[in-house]
Amino acid sequence: MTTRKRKKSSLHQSESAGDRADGEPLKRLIQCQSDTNTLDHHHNLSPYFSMKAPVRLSDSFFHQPCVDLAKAFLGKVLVRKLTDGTELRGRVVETEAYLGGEDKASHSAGGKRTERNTAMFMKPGTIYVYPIYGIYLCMNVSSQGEGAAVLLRSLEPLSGQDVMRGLRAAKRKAGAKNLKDKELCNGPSKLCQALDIQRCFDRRDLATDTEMWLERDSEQETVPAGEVVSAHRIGVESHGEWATKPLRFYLRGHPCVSVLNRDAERQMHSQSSNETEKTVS
DNA sequence: GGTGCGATCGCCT
DNA sequence: GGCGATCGCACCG
Repeated sequence: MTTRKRKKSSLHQSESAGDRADGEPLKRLIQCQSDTNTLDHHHNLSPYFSMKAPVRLSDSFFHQPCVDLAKAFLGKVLVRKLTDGTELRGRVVETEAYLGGEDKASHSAGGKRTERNTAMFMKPGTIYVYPIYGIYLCMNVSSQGEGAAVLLRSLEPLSGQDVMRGLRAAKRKAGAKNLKDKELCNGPSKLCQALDIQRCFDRRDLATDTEMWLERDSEQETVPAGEVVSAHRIGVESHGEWATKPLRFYLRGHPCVSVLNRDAERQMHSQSSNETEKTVS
């Protein structure tokens, strides 16, 4: 047996062993089957109401043009509530905008609507989860604009790191014991693994879902524009001019960003110093 | 630390 | 039948 084949079979074994051990997949299946109606009218009334205004972001937040929404996501907190009640939290530190029809790197390029990308055409705030490279998932959220969506690329883990580590460990040959916190969610498929975001989330509404939602960070209301780096997107090299457009956004200097772009950071720095000079003179 | 390579399969042409 | 909005790992310096 080759190394590759060994790798493949051990992955399958560990998954099926997990299935038998804790029964989670069965629960997931039940959850997925019943999630077509996930609106919980009482949810927004729960715990936050007593102390201060609700921090969960509602429908109106998602009604923004794609680039605006991609930037607005930065600093917000994605919350994933597992079936056992555990809440996993991560601050969004990196996103990409996929603009829809005109954007050749988008799944919805040319206005092409298929079974897979239907969520991109649904109302702003709709979750789009798709499989990539046969073995990974990516999560997007639709925005204003026909077929436009924001890809969530990286999170800073805030709570539930041990659970995240366990979820990531299941997919790795060497387990995840050596993973530092900053390595748990520093990539679009890594965050899906760490937060147990499955395909059944596709087409669900981030504004009303009971198992996943977005919150304002009470400690960090808004991210200053000067802290946001705009750079070209990752993994879209084959799409000509669209590969070079600055549609990826990340928090400058944040250790959880998946891929740094030093050129973009330098440019931003020189621009801001020029502006300072102008202001001074 | 950086780089290069191969896995793996659903989706689309 | 070809490709991909990625990742982990081996290898190198």
